[in-house]
Amino acid sequence: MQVDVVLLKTVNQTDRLYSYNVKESIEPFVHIGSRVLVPFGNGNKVQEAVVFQLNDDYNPKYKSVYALFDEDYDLNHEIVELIKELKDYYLSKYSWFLRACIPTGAQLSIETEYIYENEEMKQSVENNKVSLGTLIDEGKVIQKVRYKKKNNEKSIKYIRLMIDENELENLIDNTRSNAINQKRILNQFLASSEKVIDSRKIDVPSATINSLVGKGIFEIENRKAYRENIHRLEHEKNGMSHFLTEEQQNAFDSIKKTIDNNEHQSFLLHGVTGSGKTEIYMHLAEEVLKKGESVLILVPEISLVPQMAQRFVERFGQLVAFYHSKMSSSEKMDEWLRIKYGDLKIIIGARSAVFTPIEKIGLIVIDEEHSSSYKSDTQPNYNAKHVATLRGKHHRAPVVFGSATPSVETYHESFNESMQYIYLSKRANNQDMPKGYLVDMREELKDGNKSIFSRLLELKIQERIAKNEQVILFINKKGYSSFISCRECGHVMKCPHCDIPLIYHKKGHYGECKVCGYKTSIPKLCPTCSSKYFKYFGIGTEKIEEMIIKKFDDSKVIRMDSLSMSKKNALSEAYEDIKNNVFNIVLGTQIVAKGHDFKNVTLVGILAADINLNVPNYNSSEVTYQLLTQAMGRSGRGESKGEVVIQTYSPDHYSVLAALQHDYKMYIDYELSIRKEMKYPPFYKLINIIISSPNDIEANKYSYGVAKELKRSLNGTNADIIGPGPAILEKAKNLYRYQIVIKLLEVDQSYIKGIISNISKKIKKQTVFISVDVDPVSLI
DNA sequence: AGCACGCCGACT
DNA sequence: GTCGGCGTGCTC
Repeated sequence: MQVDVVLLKTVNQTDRLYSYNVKESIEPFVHIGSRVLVPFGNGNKVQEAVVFQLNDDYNPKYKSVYALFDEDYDLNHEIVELIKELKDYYLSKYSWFLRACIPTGAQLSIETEYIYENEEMKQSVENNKVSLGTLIDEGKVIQKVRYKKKNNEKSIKYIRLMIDENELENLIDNTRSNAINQKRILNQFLASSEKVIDSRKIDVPSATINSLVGKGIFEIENRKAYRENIHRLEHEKNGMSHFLTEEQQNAFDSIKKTIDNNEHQSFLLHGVTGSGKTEIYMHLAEEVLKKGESVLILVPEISLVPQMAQRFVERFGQLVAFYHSKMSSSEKMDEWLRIKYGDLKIIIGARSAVFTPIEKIGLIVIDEEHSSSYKSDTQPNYNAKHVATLRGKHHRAPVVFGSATPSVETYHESFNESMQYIYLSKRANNQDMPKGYLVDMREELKDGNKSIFSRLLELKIQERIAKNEQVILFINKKGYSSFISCRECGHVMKCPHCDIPLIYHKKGHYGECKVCGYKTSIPKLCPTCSSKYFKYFGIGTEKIEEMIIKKFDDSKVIRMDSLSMSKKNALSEAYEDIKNNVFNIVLGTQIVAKGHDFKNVTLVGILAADINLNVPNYNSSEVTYQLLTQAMGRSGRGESKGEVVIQTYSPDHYSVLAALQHDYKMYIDYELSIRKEMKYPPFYKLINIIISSPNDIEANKYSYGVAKELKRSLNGTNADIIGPGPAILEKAKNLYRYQIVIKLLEVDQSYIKGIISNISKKIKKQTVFISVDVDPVSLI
């Protein structure tokens, strides 16, 4: 037999299939998805690989598979096919996807040691006089390979009694009376009817056990065990199921039909904030579990995993798996195995969970589907919504896209058969949508109010504090970041690697680059003009917190941003405190806008609605509309009706107006018309190409070369090629960046992708890098 | 990425 | 004549 494998660690040129012969002895155990070790390259260095194809040939020219690895961590046929498809679609590498599919803990660390006959021989290899490969072939150098998984499974020691009960009684009688420990353990076996006892339930020294093992009375067995998942233990099952409203019931019925019929169908579940989408997911999950199948639920970010999981654990108990990239590698490895073997049937996770080895999927849910975080911004650049749809097709399972503010792409797709549209117009508790007020901040300034709070917002905050109700103040971190600059000469402190302003951190008094993480202390005097008026400028979350405390008596403020919430448990503690009314003002970034259900919040204030509108990206209006709507949805989820105050400098923008009036239709119709006119998604597909180099001139030269060749090859297609030009982020991590954006029609995509991949392969210069992002959500 | 091969200039 | 520097091409 022969196999074609893909190496787990590759570079562009080696990211392809390689054929190996398979020795007869291991043939029966080799299948598609098997993990193998193969000799590779001149020194026959042992490499980790995965089997992608099988055939019956034998070719004496090929090398043989060196070893077969632990089948617990094999991939299956579905995942291998998925990787092939995704590699082609995203113009990416097999190995990027392979490593996304195999938990890191189960990947190997391989050590290769070469033993030379003598020191001279080693010297001559190092000086290139003889080739290492030749010496190995001649048997003059011995290659020693050691490999193991990066993490091991937890194993528990069990002690097995090897004699029967009569023998045991005799043995106890004949044991010396001063051998107390031996008597104790033997009596423990006598008292128990079990032949095998968990070593943790025994309290005699291991020496005692060992001596009895030596006499053949005991045998030791190591059994694999799973680590306790600390997240899972926090919640208890209460089994409560809620009744569905009529709207919810109708939605449930339509989706259930496809579950019953084993059909793949996508659904856009468009429900206003508070319409009870999660309740529908849980009712559907129940149907899937009845069929003995699993449910995959994706949420846009890690902080939302525990929340979603809590509701499912309360309903379904210990069937729920957690999966996201911040879990430890051993936790992920255990969870991965339990998912693979079907011990856990409800998988709740962030983007990366879409690759977990679920054997039978009965339903996939993409919650808050509009979120841009479903698209990975690092390699491999996949979109989890796309991957989920492929898996749903394979398993013939419905895929539900839930959102209060559906993305333009998903909404547009619902014009086709492939995406069924379901609308939930009412909040589950029948509460009205919050009433919105728009404040034009330009008018405030004209009237002499320089504060970041408009007079209306200030008044309404006072009211809530008096009534003991809660307020959420939503700010956009990007707009309020503090620069460090000189008031006299205007010098701004920038990152030396990325050429963007450093952000000031009050705690610790340092400047940080948001792109590369560069940190530096801040000089007392301006480095250009030595002025002492060299200070941070702008308003950070911390600053606003101070202003609130100063302005509002009796305010108890909690600040929620990625910095203050980065500590473990900080987020869940904050939720508890907010629910228990410890605070009356919640000041936060995006974190507060998403999915939370605080019943006592009756006012949401959006300090500056237009920040995202100024971001030079094709979807900035969409992002603004979504953020505003999500933030507004936090208001009035309890008994009393909620209110919202939106402060803005662009009171006429359609995103702001539509959000204020809860009018998705108005927003989406306008957005679609603009997208069509501008040749943007969903009407055109985008491919973003970044050419970068530490040498500005080289990066520039190559970008023109690539663009020229693209224009020549794509002449006659409908594709538009924009650029090259300096990327919006001109310099990052010491690389100068140039950008080419291609707008193309879906029908042309495979042809055009072929051309791009050929062109990018032609760049062989070591110092010029090309990165290709298919379906980018951001062109920045 | 490594590693080997090969072509060319510098040096005993 | 040979040592070593780096450019090129291949890895089943």
